[in-house]
Amino acid sequence: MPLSLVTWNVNSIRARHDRVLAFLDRHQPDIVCLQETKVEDDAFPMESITGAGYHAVIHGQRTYNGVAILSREPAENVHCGLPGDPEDEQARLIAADIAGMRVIDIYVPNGKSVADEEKYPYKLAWLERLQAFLKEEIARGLPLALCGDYNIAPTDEDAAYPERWAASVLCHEKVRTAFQGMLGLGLHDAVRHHLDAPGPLTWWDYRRLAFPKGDGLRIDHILVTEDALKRSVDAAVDRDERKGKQPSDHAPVFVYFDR
DNA sequence: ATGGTAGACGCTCTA
Repeated sequence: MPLSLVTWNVNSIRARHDRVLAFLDRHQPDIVCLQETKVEDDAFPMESITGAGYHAVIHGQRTYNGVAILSREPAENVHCGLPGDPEDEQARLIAADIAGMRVIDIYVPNGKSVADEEKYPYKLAWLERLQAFLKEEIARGLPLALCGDYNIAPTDEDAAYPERWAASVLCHEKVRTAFQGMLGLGLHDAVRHHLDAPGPLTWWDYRRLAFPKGDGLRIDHILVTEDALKRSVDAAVDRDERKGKQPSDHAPVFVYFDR
C-alpha cells in the first residue's frame, strides 16, 4: 500500500466529528491535514482521534480557523503559527516531520473581497510571509508537502464556471501570482501532476445550490518538493464526501506516495 | 429572482 496524504477543510471538527471518524475508518489514510477545526485545543476531540489509531498535533482557536495534522506515525519537530507578524494570532499553520516528510498544513485567509481594505491585504501579506517561511522549511532538506485550503484557484481551469468567479478573491491576479511564486520556490502541484484539467473541484459553496449545480472550484492543494513529486504515484478527490447529510463544503484531496 | 447555507456564538461574524 502506498503512503496516503490527505488535506481536508472540515469546517468544524466538532460538527464533522462522526464524518471524520468514518472517513478515517473508510480510507485508513496515513497523514491527514485538517483545516477550520474551529475549536480551542482543550476542546479538541483528542480521545476520538487516538481511539481511531491516530496521533494528532493541533493548533486551534475559538470560533474561527484552527489546523490539525493526524497521522499513523508520531509527529516530530512541531511548529505552530506563521512567523513574521507578532500581532497575528490567527491559527492557520502547523508543521511537523512525519514518516520522513516535512508536512505543512495551511489555512490561507479567504480575503472576503478584492475591494476589502483589511481582509484582502491581510491575505496577500499572509501569502508573502508564507513564502519566506517556506524558503526556510525547504532548506531543511526533507521531502516537503504543503497541504491545505489555499483559497486560491490557480487558473481558470480550476473553476467550473470561471466567469462567475473572475472577480473573486479566489481567482484574482494577485493570489494567482502568489501561487506561481510558491511554484517558483521549487514546489510542484502534485494533484495536477497526476490529474488532468479541468478540475478536480474541491470546494462548493453551501449557498446558491452550488454543489448540485456543479459550481465548484479547486482551491485545496498539495504542493510538494521535487523529491516528493518523484515518489508520488497518484492523486484523487473524494467528491462523495461532499454529498449526504451535514457535509463540509470541501472535499478531501489525496496524494499517494511510494514508501 | 439580485436571493440562498452552515457553523460558532450570542443576538453577528465569517466563509
